[in-house]
Amino acid sequence: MARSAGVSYSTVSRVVNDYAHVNEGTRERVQAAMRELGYVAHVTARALASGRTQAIGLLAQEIDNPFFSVVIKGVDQAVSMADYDLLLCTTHSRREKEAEYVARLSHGMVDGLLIVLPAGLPEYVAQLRAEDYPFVLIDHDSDAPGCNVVNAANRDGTREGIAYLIGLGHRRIGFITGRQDVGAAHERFSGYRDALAEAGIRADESLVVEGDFLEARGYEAARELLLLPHPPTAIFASSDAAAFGVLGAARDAGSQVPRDLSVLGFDDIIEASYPGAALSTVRQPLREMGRVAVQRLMSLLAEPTQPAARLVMDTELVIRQTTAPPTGWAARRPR
Amino acid sequence: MARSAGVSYSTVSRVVNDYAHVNEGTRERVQAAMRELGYVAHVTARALASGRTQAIGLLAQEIDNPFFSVVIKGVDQAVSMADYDLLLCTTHSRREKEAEYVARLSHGMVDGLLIVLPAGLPEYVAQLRAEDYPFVLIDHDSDAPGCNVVNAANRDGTREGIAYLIGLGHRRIGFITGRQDVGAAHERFSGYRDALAEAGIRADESLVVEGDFLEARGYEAARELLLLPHPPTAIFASSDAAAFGVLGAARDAGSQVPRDLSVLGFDDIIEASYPGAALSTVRQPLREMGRVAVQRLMSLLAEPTQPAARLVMDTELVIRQTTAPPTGWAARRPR
DNA sequence: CACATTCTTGCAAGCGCTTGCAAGGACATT
DNA sequence: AATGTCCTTGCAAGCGCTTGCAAGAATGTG
Repeated sequence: MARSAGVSYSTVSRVVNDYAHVNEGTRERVQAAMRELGYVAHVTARALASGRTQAIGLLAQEIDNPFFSVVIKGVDQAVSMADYDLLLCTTHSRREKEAEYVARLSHGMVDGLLIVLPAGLPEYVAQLRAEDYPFVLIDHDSDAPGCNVVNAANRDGTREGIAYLIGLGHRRIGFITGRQDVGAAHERFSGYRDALAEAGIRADESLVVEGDFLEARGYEAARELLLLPHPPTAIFASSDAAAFGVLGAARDAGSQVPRDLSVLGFDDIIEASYPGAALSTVRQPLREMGRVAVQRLMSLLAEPTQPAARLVMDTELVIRQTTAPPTGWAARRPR
Repeated sequence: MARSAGVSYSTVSRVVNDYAHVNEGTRERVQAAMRELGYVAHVTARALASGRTQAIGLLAQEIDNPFFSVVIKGVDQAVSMADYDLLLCTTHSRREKEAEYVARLSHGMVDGLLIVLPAGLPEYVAQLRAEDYPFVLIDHDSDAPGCNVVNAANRDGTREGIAYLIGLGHRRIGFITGRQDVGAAHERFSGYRDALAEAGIRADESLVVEGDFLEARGYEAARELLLLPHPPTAIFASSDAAAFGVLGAARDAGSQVPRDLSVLGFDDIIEASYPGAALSTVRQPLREMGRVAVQRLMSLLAEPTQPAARLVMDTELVIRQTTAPPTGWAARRPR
């Protein structure tokens, strides 16, 4: 190798790794030789010897879903800032793949792990914790004792959104849930109940319809709600995608949004801000969540045994053009 | 390790790697022990010893840009099908990062490389080729002798698009170019000239405005065109994003699309299909390009010295609602 | 039954780099 | 001038796995 600089292998290694206690002259000689020979350290060998790969793994279900892609974007940025590489693994929603990847990745492939919306957590969390392997969960809303978690304030955000609708004058507010196996879905529902309770509105079970975060189901659910004998004046969908489904159902049912029906989503995916949609929604800071998760992971990498923390990021109510006071409200309201 | 099965390390390795010449009984014993002990091979060590990492690297400029993200999606799918891992590196458009990543990745980090829209190719291509390192370029439209390339039929696709506009009756067709440092931009421009020439229409230089694929510049360019003494009746933008800029400029200038102005884009990003936009465009099969590139890479992995090939994927003209015959055309045309 | 073949399996030499240890040299201190 | 310190640098032992080689076991052949 670069022992054409007339030094031993160890010294080259020390130069490459920027060790102290290397003579300035030697260092320069080695660097010159490296440049000349175009020497590039063998990443794998280095990883094996040092035990560190300088890479972190990101485990997600999909890459193109607008939810994941924004989180990934944030992660990517932060990882590259920190001078790490990113190994991206997608499970394509195949639950069993998750534990498999975790095992592989945590065994010398990457130094730490970021898991977005874990689906098979119980299968491997004990192992990871026992080894003090650094990992951070993103958007995990179930209980996971001793895990570092980053998520949005699903409950508070939803509560704020519903409270806003109530403030506009709505009393019958439909709720389309998210996928039941996702913790965030439950949190959002709790936020809905909380807001109703705080306003002293009796919860009407017929106004709650199960959804799955997707547009198609959102459409169906909205149809059901709109066909009710006493339909809601506003509908909250647990995701923007579902909210788009609601918008479609409203259009097809001939109700004008927001005149006849207010629609509020959750997420603030990029499409929500397009002029054609202008969806009012509860913004979840996905990119920041990715970034923060990386920061947390970096901190764990430096100090693996620190106590676990749960980071809850504030949401933001984004009011666009799909929400308004219910018809007749202004008239009815004394002022 | 799993020598609790009473066999040597080599045998374990042979079982893990599915070698022939392992006694069935031994194999089962080892597998049982592995399961029991939860043995997971150390990826890095294995890579160092075998020289193969079972991972491929994907180098792109960004991840969230709709162009890249779709390609990445295709790559991701194909890679996971092939049972490889994906190491994703983003240069964030910092040109010098590219060669750096290539060097690192090709030195033991991954078995092969996919480079989307290479920007600093000359800096490392010689090295890669000298080492017979397997790599495939995606959307590289300049000449790169001896390189495996996958891209869209930028020239033919554009020609077809322009020919379609001509067929509608347009004679003055504006053209907004892409970024000049991207080969595809030149190809698309050539397609434009070809189509005009074939139809016997004299090229009018004032109808060609430089753009950069982005929406903002598309808006500006369209303004320029619309302010011309004899403005075009149709504008082709070298990307959908730019086409959206054109749409905006048309709106602000009070011209109705497609009545007063036809707009044709290139790419068919997801936004183009949204009802609010309904942009006519030349579809580039980005996902398929990603997939095909992986297949090609896998083939190179198996046989690194095979002759290089250039795969040109057909585009498809997608007609939505931003293109129509120019006003007065039907009247003027005898029928 | 002796010998040739084919299976199985262990041995040990790496893969290319990191790093603890110790030795040699330079410099400072008394 | 002798001794103590601190700098530098090389040595060599790994990191955990793969794999060519060869030996021993099992099976086949005449």
